[in-house]
Amino acid sequence: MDATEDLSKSIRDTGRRMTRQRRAILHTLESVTCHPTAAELYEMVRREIAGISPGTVYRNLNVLQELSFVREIRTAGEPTRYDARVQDHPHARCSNCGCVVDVPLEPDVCIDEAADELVGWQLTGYSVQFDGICPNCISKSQAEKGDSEGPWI
Amino acid sequence: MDATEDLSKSIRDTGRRMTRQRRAILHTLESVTCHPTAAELYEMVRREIAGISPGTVYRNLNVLQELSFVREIRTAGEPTRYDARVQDHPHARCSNCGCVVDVPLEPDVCIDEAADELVGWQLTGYSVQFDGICPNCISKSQAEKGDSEGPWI
DNA sequence: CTATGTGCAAAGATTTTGCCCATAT
DNA sequence: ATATGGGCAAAATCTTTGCACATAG
Repeated sequence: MDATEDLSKSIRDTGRRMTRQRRAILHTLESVTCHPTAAELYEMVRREIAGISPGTVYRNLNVLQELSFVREIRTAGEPTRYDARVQDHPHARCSNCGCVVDVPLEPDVCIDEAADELVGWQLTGYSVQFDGICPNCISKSQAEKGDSEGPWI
Repeated sequence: MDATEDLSKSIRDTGRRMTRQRRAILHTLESVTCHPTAAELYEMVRREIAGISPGTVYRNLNVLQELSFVREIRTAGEPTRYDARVQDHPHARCSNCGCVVDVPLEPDVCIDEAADELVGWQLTGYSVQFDGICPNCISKSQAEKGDSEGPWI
């Protein structure tokens, strides 16, 4: 109850209100390690608040992003994904199944170097994304080898 | 004419054909340092081929991306942008005007470190994006200070 | 000649928004 | 009490796709 109270207060401090919907969206996003899309998050939250509408999820994700309670992850050819870990950290995305995982690494070195190159800019953050095939898809593709199926090109 | 011939051959080697539209799209993208959206690219190419359709631009960008002739840049809250420089390199994006510029830096150091963390993955590339305010927008906002206008929050 | 590509327009997918009612503060 | 937020549905935005015709190889 303490963490919940703290969160409500943080939200209230920004001049916004902590509603049941907003809390559920935030809690749900914080409770998963995958990085769901708005539609996926809507499906999850719907199990808690049956009547919630997709518009509310989208609206809240945008608000929560502006307030830096969540962060967007944009990947090629897929809807935006969301992350409740707002600190800059790299992601790895599987180009086969589209899953996104956190990479436990702070690439400070190159960031500092880049900052030197970007003279005149006021840098606020960065995002690093690795592309590749996840272990799961690698083993699947080995099991299926010979099959003419799947989005392999 | 040589470069054009080489390009056509590269395309033909992949089993696709080099059409007037495809060439114009590729040339246009290669000739600009900004990173246009599909819609912006459509407007540019339209000055050369009046009757080209947006669908053709989208279709070609997808094909050219699969063939690794172009690369996507996905940024929060904006349509996908395209880059004819396919080699991995960082971008910086202005969160005020949305412009995207190249950063002349190869962050190899942190990439190697990250590869060690991603055991079991088959990494194919990475993308690094810095977020901030570009010099242009900084000077504009200083000139306008006091005005209650613009997307500043 | 024929597989690939184009134009067009319709459809799809994702996200935003206006309106009116509900509710947190 | 009242400003902020939610539900709903329409709309806006971005992108893909089916079809008939055109064209590169």
